[in-house]
Amino acid sequence: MSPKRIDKDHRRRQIAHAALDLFAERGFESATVSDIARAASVSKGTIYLYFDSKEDLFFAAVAGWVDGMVSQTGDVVSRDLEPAERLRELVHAMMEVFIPDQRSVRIAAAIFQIYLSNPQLLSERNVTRQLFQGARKVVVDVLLDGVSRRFFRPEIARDAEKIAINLLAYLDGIALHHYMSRDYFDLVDQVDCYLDVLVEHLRTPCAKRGEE
Amino acid sequence: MSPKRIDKDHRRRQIAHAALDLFAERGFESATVSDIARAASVSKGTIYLYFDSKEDLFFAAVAGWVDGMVSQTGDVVSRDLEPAERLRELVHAMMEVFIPDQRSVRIAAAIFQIYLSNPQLLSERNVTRQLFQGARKVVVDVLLDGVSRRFFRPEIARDAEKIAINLLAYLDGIALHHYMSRDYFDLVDQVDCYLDVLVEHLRTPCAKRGEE
Amino acid sequence: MSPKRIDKDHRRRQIAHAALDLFAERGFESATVSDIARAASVSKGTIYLYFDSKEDLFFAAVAGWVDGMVSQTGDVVSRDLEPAERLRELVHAMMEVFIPDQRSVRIAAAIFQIYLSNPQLLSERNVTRQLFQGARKVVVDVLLDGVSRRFFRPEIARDAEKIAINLLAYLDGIALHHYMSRDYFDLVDQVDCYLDVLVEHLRTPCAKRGEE
Amino acid sequence: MSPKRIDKDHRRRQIAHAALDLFAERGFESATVSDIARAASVSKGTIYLYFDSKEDLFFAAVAGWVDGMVSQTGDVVSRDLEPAERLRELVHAMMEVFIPDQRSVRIAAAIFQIYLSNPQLLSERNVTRQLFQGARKVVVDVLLDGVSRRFFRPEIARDAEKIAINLLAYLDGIALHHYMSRDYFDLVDQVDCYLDVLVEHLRTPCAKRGEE
DNA sequence: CATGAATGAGACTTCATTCAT
DNA sequence: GATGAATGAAGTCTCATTCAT
Repeated sequence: MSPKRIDKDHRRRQIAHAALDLFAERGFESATVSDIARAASVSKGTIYLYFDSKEDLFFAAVAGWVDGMVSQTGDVVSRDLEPAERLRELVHAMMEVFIPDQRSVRIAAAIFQIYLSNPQLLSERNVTRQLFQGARKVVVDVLLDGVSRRFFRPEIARDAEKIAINLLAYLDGIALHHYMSRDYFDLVDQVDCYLDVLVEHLRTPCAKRGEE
Repeated sequence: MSPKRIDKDHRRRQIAHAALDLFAERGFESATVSDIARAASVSKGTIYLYFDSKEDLFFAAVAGWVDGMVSQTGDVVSRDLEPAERLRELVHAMMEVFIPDQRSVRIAAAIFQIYLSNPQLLSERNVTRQLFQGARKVVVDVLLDGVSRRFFRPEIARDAEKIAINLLAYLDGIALHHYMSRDYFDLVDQVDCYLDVLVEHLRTPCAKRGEE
Repeated sequence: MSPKRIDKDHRRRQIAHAALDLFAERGFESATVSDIARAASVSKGTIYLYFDSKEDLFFAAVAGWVDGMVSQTGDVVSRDLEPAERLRELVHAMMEVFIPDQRSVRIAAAIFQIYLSNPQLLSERNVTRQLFQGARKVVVDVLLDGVSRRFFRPEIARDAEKIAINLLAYLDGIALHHYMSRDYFDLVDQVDCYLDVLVEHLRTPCAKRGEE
Repeated sequence: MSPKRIDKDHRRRQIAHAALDLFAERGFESATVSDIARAASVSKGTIYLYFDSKEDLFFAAVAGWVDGMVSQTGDVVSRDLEPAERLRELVHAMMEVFIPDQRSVRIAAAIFQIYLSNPQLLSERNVTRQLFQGARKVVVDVLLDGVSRRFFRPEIARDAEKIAINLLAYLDGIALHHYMSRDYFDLVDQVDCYLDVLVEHLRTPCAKRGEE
């Protein structure tokens, strides 16, 4: 009457979660289904009960990670700080998500890798779009908030999208460089330097000029 | 330096060159030694006469690419322009190297990929260090030149290294984002936006005018 | 004979029936238990409640088919036609059973296939014997009837069994060839040609000769 | 100067030959590539050096077999016998090819099997067509020869193709039945019976004598 | 030096069968 | 009795690497 019943979604997520670890650690090709099965404490066959292919599993794993990232970063901004401070907070929050164990950089690399050998997946299954858009929106919100509260120059409103894209691209870039040359520079210092330059640009310094 | 040696070196480079194309196109794991042999018009066995392993071949290929990049970008800056303009020129030159066919982004991804599955290679055979250092030096030179010619604020001298690192990280980041979301933004627009912010920071702005 | 037993038998037959379709369509090895379960609207586990193994299920399915065939062909002969006509009718009836969708040929192939990889099954579970014997008997009956009604030569009685075997072998052979070279010849034409030759042999034509 | 050079065709044939044995013994699906490799005394990988896939290997093996069959049967007819005797000789020669170890029947079954699970192969790679056509031509030749030498009735010329098809279909059918019910009848007896009927039909019977 | 045939470990995937519920 | 999740053996195929010629 009550046959073995299982929350398939839950199991899917559980396997995908274990898979993500291995994909992050070794990349898409080098992480084997056997390893993933072992890590998830299921048999190889079970994996194919929940996913069509290794590729499918990969994208499920990454999608789960993206969801987590989006929900994690979304919260940080709801503070009552000065806009520039909010921006700093946001970026630091993002860094904290990005840095530990370089997991995120590695996942990004794995994503890159699979797109590299299968370019058509870029259009078919683009998992990063959501992540990019989510993050972009958060940044743009902070910028516009700063403008509307007159802490930032009004022209910023026009360029908010561009600035957000650049900020996010920079963060990925610096994380990547840091991964590659760990010992060469201090990540936080670098990011602060970037933020200094950016905030200087955002602020209404020539407000004074305007007063002249 | 005997002709034999030259020949041998030449052959090594020739194979490495052909290999780079395939690594860039498909990534490290997906590019097969057979394909590379075919592309280089040699037999599979010959490859192992010149390289210890596929990995060895990969690093040789990338090293060749790095050399090319360094020598290419070195020339661009020898102009008599205003420092800000030199910076722009330099960055645009770098972009031109980076954009066509996303080759460089792809190579970067392949490098990343191999480090991912073999992290100890990061310290053993770090090919990017040279590239990063070379590029950094070029940027720092331009910045210091700007300072010494009083176009840039003197404090910049102190931060030149950081600024250079950030600029290069940003360029990689934006190229990567562009690869992933080709249609979403215009690469040149974004880079110009970044440069606008940066140059505004470098220049001796309100301070100067303030003194007037 | 309890209702339980009837139910159980009914369920067995129902599953076997669904299985036959898939075995006919794809052969023994390529038809999967999952597919069969789905087609029979039961769970995979249930199949193993009613059958010991896939093999067991296969033979049950084929046995059901054989039963159907035997009972189908048995009826046709009870007519009051001239013996030669009865033979033609019988053969055409058999063809009609054989032709549609090549189902029977395919089932035969599946049977063949399983015997091929498990030759000992040929003696252990020979499902075709019954079919062959049934069909043979029907043919022999018609032949003997023809002899006793003096339409066929008396010697035919002696060879009736052989002739029947040959007729049935021919029918299988021509169906098989037709399956393989569908477009090359017209099945009915061929069978008629065969029958013409056969009937010519059966009839007492040289009765006239005998008169000489 | 003389790298390991091998007659690729020869090796292909050698592997295909070993494969045929296993396909005949176990059928297409049950014969594994590993088994075939072992039987051919090569490694699994080597097989894929010479064939694109197991399927490809199968068709190569069967094609080789067909070639052998065609060339074998082609010779038998070149005798100076009476046409009816030539026909008997031909059929017996065909039987001899078909009977030993049921190899041919089994191969036929394997062919059937692969077509069953992959019907589109029937049109894409029809290996039997050549065999059928070759055999048909041989039979037709004998028949027409008999007609032109006035041993066979002139009408036979018109039906030669049909008769040939039927004869071949019959042979396959009886071989198949014999495979399934080995002990039930004597193959040669049956075939002789068939030939008796056929020859009686071919010969210029009452007609001739009637004219006398 | 160069070749390319050969290898075999190991990758992904399928599927008959079992068993806790 | 019925379920369907889980298993793991076994399948096909790939590919870096070796070695006789």
